[in-house]
Amino acid sequence: MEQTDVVAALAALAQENRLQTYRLLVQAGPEGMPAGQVASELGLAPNTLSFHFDRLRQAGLVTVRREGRSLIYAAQFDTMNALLGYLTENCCRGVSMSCAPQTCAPAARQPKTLSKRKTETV
Amino acid sequence: MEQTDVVAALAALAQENRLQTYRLLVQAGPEGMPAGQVASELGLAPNTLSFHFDRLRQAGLVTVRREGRSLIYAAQFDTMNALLGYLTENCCRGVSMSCAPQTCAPAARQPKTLSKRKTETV
DNA sequence: TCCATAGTTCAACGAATATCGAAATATTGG
DNA sequence: CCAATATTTCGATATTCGTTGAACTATGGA
Repeated sequence: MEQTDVVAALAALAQENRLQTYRLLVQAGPEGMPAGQVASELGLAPNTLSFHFDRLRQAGLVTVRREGRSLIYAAQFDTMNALLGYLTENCCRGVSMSCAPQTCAPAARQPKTLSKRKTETV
Repeated sequence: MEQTDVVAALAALAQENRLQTYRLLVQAGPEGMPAGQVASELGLAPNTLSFHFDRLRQAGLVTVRREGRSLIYAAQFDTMNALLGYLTENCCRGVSMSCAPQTCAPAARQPKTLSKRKTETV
């Protein structure tokens, strides 16, 4: 994942309504859910939501498909995976600190005697 | 981690210069590095960088301490951990899909015969 | 004390955001 | 074809953002 795409994805999620929207779509699963339902569940004006959907879509975080009159939006899990991958990679991997499953341990080494923390967890 | 804080952290990272800054600090480790060094490595004007540091600090992603004339900025790993935790939680946990270490599997089920997913993994 | 170094604060400005109301578009049912 | 539904597109607007230049503050050395 390019840094540009990472920034785009982060920006897309860095807004309350969009984060909630995305969260809702994640809960809805790969099936997704119609825009109107998202709008009513979050109490957003349809055009406002449309604006946010666009941002999420341009960031590759969601997809759309039409189903009758409704447009069904669904979370694109791959993108979130890639984003998490980038973040954890830059947080731990390739650096002098280990990284638990998704914990990304800081390897907080005090200057004192603690040389054996759970550094070995990985 | 509150949703507000998550949004703040995401917004803080959703900018090229800040993401690079943070990345640099992560590489520098808990020791951190002086503002000036970050500025010269990224080719940013000192006041511009100061602005970005503020954002990162307000989001709890970095800390500062003075050392002589220099202000040493360091990544606050806990916050990134919390952020990753929130994202993975909302991406996988509590939802009908399992989550590999930090992979956050989409549980990509084709519309065909799969009625028994790994839904029980959680 | 005076100066250089290291960063911050301030004011300004163009660009991007988020939201709103109104109008336009696509789809289905009668 | 017409009306209703579902959503998008189009201005307009107030707000926030990122950058810049200039001035200010703090620390250490001569």
